[in-house]
Amino acid sequence: MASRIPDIIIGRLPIYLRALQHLAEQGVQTVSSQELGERVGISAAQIRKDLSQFGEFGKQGTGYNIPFLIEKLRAILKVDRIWDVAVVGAGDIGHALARYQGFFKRGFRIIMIFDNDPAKIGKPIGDFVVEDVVHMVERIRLAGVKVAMITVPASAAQHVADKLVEAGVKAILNYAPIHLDVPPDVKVQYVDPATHLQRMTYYL
Amino acid sequence: MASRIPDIIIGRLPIYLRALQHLAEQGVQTVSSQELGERVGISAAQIRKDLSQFGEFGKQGTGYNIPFLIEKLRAILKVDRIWDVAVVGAGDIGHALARYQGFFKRGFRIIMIFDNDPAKIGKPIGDFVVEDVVHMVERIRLAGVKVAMITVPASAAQHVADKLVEAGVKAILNYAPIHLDVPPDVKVQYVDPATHLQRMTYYL
DNA sequence: TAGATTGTTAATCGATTAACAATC
DNA sequence: TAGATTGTTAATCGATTAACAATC
Repeated sequence: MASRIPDIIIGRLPIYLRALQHLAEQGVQTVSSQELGERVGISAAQIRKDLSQFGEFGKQGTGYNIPFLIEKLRAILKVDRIWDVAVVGAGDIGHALARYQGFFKRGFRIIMIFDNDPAKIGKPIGDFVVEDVVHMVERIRLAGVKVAMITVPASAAQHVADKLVEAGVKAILNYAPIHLDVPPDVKVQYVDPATHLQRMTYYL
Repeated sequence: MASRIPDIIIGRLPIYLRALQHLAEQGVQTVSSQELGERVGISAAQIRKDLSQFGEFGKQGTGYNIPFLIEKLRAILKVDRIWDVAVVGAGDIGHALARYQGFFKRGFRIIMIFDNDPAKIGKPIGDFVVEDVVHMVERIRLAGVKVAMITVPASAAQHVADKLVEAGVKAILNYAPIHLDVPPDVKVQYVDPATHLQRMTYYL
């Protein structure tokens, strides 16, 4: 069964999960692959194939029980727990992330935010106080934080990534517009609005 | 040649472009597919294959002339011009986007920002004043804006998207954690930090 | 010329879709 | 039982890689 799951399938699971949680909040109990597919823009066959990699979660004739499938997907994605997250960079984006209320129910909790600007260090953002980045490696390692977000300028991002790796971080959400070079056991996801926009202008 | 280019190739071009512009800023004149590949985490063969869809941009023995390739990619992606962009939602993320200085050199310029909150309407953000969303469709249509970013809560995002489509927008960068249903000629890109993070926790 | 690197072909690999027996 | 929908197989489709002749 779950021998070696392609990354492209893993990438779709959070999308299914998000749609399922949305349905659950509306009190819907059951969904077919057809209905779910229409809601996320993915074919019903693909959804069934993806889910079948991990078990038999549906029932012929009725579809998928939503609370049950949510539970399964949360376990598969390891978000049936809360991950502590560190934010590096207390600019506008770091600010927005630190104040965002939507993480907790999706499995994450920001617990620290760092910057190197003396004008920002010590200032409150959301429920935190901005900490000096010189203490970052020590703080992250001691707290056992495995997940971090980089919101520093591109020129500093690789250096920050190196420090995060040194501190034991294994998953990085990178908002700096630059590719990060990290060891193979460290995952990186990229968010860059200009890159996303440029992907669409081709079709205009 | 450029008959029907797969979307997955179009998606890599902005990554190449970003790395090339970075190299150009450092004064580098030439790059091989090998070197570029190492910088973006993509195989050299793939880069050559991707670029060859659009023309012969390289030179055997030396590689690619960076300014020349930048020019070509900007033309292909249609970012050899400046696209006006509308932001809908003047919360933390809309705020961060409106103040971000990095768009212009990548082909974009935010020119308006909307909200429905009377407490926000009329207030300045960056170089703009927040406008009432009731004037959005008219303003966007008159200005001929084709590109927009949605930073409203999930509950309002589909309604906003419908209005943007009505106003003639063809490319939407959606920060709301929900799938948008739009006509086939409208492109959507999704940015949702929790979804991106959940894509990585599987491997932890 | 010798060395390097492209553009492209063919082979491989992987992902998606269609279809349907199984079964709720 | 009749209708609906899953899980899975086989077929199709598409993307990536390896390799090398062409050529700067």
